[in-house]
Amino acid sequence: MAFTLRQLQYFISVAEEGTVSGAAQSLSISQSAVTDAIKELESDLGVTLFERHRRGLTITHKGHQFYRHATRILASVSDARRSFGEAEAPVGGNLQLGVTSLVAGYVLSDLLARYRRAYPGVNVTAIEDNGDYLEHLLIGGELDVAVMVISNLRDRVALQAEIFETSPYRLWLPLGHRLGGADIISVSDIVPEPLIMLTVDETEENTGKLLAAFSARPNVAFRTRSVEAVRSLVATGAGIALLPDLVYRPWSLEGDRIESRDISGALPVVQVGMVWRRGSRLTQAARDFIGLAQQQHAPRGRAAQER
Amino acid sequence: MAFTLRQLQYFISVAEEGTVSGAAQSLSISQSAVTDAIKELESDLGVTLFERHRRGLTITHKGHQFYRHATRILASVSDARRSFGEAEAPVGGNLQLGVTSLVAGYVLSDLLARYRRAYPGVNVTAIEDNGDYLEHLLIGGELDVAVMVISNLRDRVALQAEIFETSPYRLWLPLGHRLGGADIISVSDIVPEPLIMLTVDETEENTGKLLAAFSARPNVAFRTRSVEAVRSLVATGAGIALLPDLVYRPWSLEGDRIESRDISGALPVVQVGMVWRRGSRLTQAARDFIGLAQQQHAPRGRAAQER
DNA sequence: GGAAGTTATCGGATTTTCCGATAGCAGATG
DNA sequence: CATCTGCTATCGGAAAATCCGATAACTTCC
Repeated sequence: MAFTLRQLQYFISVAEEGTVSGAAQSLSISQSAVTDAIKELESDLGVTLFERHRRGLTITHKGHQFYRHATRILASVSDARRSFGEAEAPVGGNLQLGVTSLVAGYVLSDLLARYRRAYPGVNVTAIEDNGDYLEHLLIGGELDVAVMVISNLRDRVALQAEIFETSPYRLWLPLGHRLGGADIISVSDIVPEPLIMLTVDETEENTGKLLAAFSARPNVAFRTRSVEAVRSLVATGAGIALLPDLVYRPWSLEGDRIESRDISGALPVVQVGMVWRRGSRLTQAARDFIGLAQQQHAPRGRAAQER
Repeated sequence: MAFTLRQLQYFISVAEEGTVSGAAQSLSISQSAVTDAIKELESDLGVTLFERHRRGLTITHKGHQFYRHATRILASVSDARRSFGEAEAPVGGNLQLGVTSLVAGYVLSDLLARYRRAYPGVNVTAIEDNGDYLEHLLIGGELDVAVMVISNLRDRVALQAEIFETSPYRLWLPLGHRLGGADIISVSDIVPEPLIMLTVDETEENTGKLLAAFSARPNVAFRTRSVEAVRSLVATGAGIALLPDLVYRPWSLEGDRIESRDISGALPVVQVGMVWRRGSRLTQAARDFIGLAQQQHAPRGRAAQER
């Protein structure tokens, strides 16, 4: 337990700004202090969090891993602070959530845990379905809020959306793949490779568009609805995959390791966020949920100013 | 975000030891340092965490509230540390959990969240039933581990148990109750009061025994299986309740406040823990679960030594 | 009244943290 | 090619935090 909350704060800021100087400015602190903090943190963990770069620094895989924990810790701290904030007007009632399957395991679980902790009186129910159907339910008033991929939201008139996480597409490779050593990977490199396709939410559609933009037809070796299956298939060398970073984990179920790489070029990102019906009066429970989610992954700016 | 992880560590130690000196000794640190840290923490939060007492110090209600958050934060920190500990041998497989209803909402949810985070590959299923039936399933090999109240475990030959939390009984009162102002509350004070009885797990049996030890027959005004109902009934003045501290929350569903008080005298405590079949080879998933739970609420001693 | 136990307080030593300046490096620019 | 710009690493000293030891004040128990 040697590292400090302050170090975590600096680390997160650096990870998000992508540069020490930027983080220092955003924290209104000197640059050397940030450098020291990061160095101290790394030596304490015994892990290199960033790769020093000519122009800024890019986060390591382990750094990314630690980033998740760090944000979680700071969220807990924020909860603790707020817990006896202002009388905590305890709300009861119901909250009807909708969620798409990709988001369910990777985004909603944390969010829901925090929400239940903060508002234990609310009775939460959640259903999982595809995005179109969720939109239908939202418009019909049968759902309060949906957490979903909103990059391709259909009805932007009746529905209001708020992004709270954007996740870039990354390339998943088995360890030792020929592309693993390449300095730069471009889309044309991956076109001939056999591709493992996840057929959940809109990932298939997106990946198809992605490659079509380079006038390439993907060489699809497998289709599956299970992220775990994609991991196993990639790990055992059945192919490579192109998936948003938020579902990436460095190992498969059986323990085989996989690797994830950035792809050069401006590939689109997946936007995860909340959707609710525009103009409809939200219940207190829904407002609280939205507020919590907003503050989960957006508050970096404010957090910096608060200092 | 001003307080420090160190302060949290000291705070937890004081809360558990019940005295600054004891905490200082357990942390192998000077007493004044602990006093300073607590005082700093209190002034930062703007809340008094402890009531200074002639003989040690007792935790405030808000202190208790903060304690929960503090342990959660430190658990997250520990997770972050361990996350890239040693290759993280990723296990798959299944884990069959059993849980009694009281424990499900108040103990298991946190534990399960941490477990899924640490071992995302394991497929967890849980069933909720009464203690006797869980014992039956454990012996039959249909459950890997059960999380339950183990104070009155029947079969201690075939089953092995490990406590990881003990929760004292406390008295729940509506705000402004005549006993709320009393300096000391003894069992004889509460005997004539109408009692709200929770008929879940073994709480009814325990409460009965408790009062019977003072040769008193409880004056039961209500029986219910819902903790929420107990809160509402207590808050609206229908009676008082005698329940383990781990289910205490200071407000009812409707927002009415309730209060909890210590009772003088050595009342028994509820022991929550895990149970598994003695001698049977546990699966890796079960061993991991047990290890995580052990380290959730027991590591204070070790944590102190690690310093 | 004294002994033993507790927490609070204070001054000084030690350690951590921060800052500002400087050096070094890579790319952009003239 | 020289120069400028934007970035990180390093270093010494200042500032702040943390810790310690001693002491005071109080309560309980003998």
